[in-house]
Order: sequence, then structure tokens, then C-alpha cells
Amino acid sequence: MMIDKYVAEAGTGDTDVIAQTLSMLRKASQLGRQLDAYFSAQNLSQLKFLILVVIDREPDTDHLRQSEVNQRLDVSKPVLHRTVMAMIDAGLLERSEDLNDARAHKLSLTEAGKTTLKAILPGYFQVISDFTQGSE
Amino acid sequence: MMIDKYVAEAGTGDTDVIAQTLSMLRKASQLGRQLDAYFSAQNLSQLKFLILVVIDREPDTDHLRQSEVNQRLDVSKPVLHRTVMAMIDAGLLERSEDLNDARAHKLSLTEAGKTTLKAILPGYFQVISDFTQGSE
DNA sequence: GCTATTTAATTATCGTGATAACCAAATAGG
DNA sequence: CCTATTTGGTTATCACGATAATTAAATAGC
Repeated sequence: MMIDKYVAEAGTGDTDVIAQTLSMLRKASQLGRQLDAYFSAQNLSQLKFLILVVIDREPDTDHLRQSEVNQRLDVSKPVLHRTVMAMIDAGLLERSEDLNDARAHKLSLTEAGKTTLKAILPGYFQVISDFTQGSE
Repeated sequence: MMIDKYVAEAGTGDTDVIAQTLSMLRKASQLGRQLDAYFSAQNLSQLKFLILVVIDREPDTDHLRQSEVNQRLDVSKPVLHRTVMAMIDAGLLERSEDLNDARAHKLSLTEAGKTTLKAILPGYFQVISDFTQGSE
């Protein structure tokens, strides 16, 4: 984009840094779109993928409460709620009661969720790897 | 995020590149949010800002057709349409007839649009510059 | 010159992010 | 203990991105 042309006029001094940062922003947005495309071809999204990942990676247990997922993922509570619900409907996650807190639920991956996660990981890294190759 | 832990298991070889790219994605998304916050505090958005920029930067004229803005900006036609309408309502842009093509309109910045653009640029670069400083 | 295609803009609908406001359960503090 | 606050989850609403389909004007190709 042509924003770069303004940089020279900005007079903040660090014009190179700004130009680099803008270029970084553009690259990230391109890659983000490619990842979105990859995930949506599998009926997933970046967020759904990350939800599978954080629950799966949890060291000592196979489940997390929604609020714990929330702490790990930097997404708003309503969005997480909506997405978790969709994933339960899609059979990727299941909820069970939390005996220590009647308000909470425990979220865990179903077999389908585990299978999906395993299936999606290689392509995910491939997209990233191809992207960095492509834009040398 | 903890995706990085998967990288070592991926076995694609270029684990460093992937880790760097993931880190880049995270940074870009943080910066994007800071820019969104900056713009929304001025009743703008990244897209509205870019629309002002591309029309203002046009070398030989002070206006562009919507389709020309579209070619320059990598945003869908409906989103551009909606956003342009909002900017017209907000008094930042004005439309006039295109004598060469009855379907098209010419979009140009109002005085308020020009003022807004000038006012917003320094802070924009400041946000970027602060961000790159902050995350050394 | 008339039909066929392309192009500019628009509408309708959806996906996915956010905030604000809310309920119910849990916890804290007097 | 009993009220006050915090916390987990949910609902309602909005912002802003997308695609598909539509209309009307312009252009192309017989």
C-alpha cells in the first residue's frame, strides 16, 4: 500500500522502523487470510483450532473450564462461548459438570476432536512454511 | 501461545521459521488491535483511514471512483460500499457524478475529511513507533 | 445495430470479533 | 451468618470482514 509514502513526511525519525512494521502488518494479514482459508476448508477456524490446541496441550489433565480456556486464549467470553457451543454441536468438544463449582463446566476433546486436531496440524505448519518460502 | 510446542513435533524441518512466523503473527495481531483502538477513539477504523489515504495520495486528481479505491485497497466491494456510505454520512467524503460512466460516482475528501486525515496521521505513526519500541 | 459479456454499484446474508448488561453461584468481610 | 463483591457463564447487540446474487450501464463481437 501507499501509506509508506507518508512515512517520510511524518518526521518522527524512525521511518525505516515504521516502513518495516507496515510491511510486517501486511504480511501477517496475508498469512492470516491463508490460514483462515485453510481452516474454513476443514469447517474450522483459527479460534476453533486454538481451542482444541489449548485443551489438548494441558499437561496434567484432559479438560479445561471455559474460563481457563479464556485466560489462555485472548478472546472475549461471548465469542468463546459461542464458538464452544458450535464445537459441541459439531461433535468436537464435550462438556461435563464441574463438581467444585456448579456454575462451571469442564470442556474436553471428543475422539472426533482429537482426530481433527491431529489431522489439521501438518497442513497448518505447511501453510506457514509455504508462505515464508513464497515471500522469501 | 503454546502452539510453539507443536512445532518441534511437526517434523517439517524448518521449525525456527515457523516459530518466528507465529511470533510475527502474534505481534501483528497485537499491533492491529492497538491501531483499531486508536482509530475507534477518533470514530474511525483502519479501513476508513486507508480510504482517506488512497484518495488523498492520488497524484493527478483529488477524486477516485469506488472501483478504483477497491483496486487499491484489497477489501470486498460490499464492505467498501458500506464504509463509504458511513463516511459520507459522517461528512468525511462526498460523491459526485462521473460524466464518463453513469453507473459510477467520483469520491473525494471533504474539508472535514482532509482535516481528519491530517489530524490522525501523527498519532498513527506514533502508535506504530511506540509499539516497536515497547516490544524491543 | 443487436445480443452477449463485462463492469460499477448495490443488496441480502453470513461469520466472527467486540462490549454491555445480566443471572446465578462462590467467596469475602464485617 | 448475612450482605457485598467477585467470578463463570450467558444473552443481546453491534462492528466489520466475507460471498453470492442482482441491477443497470458500458463494451465487445458478430
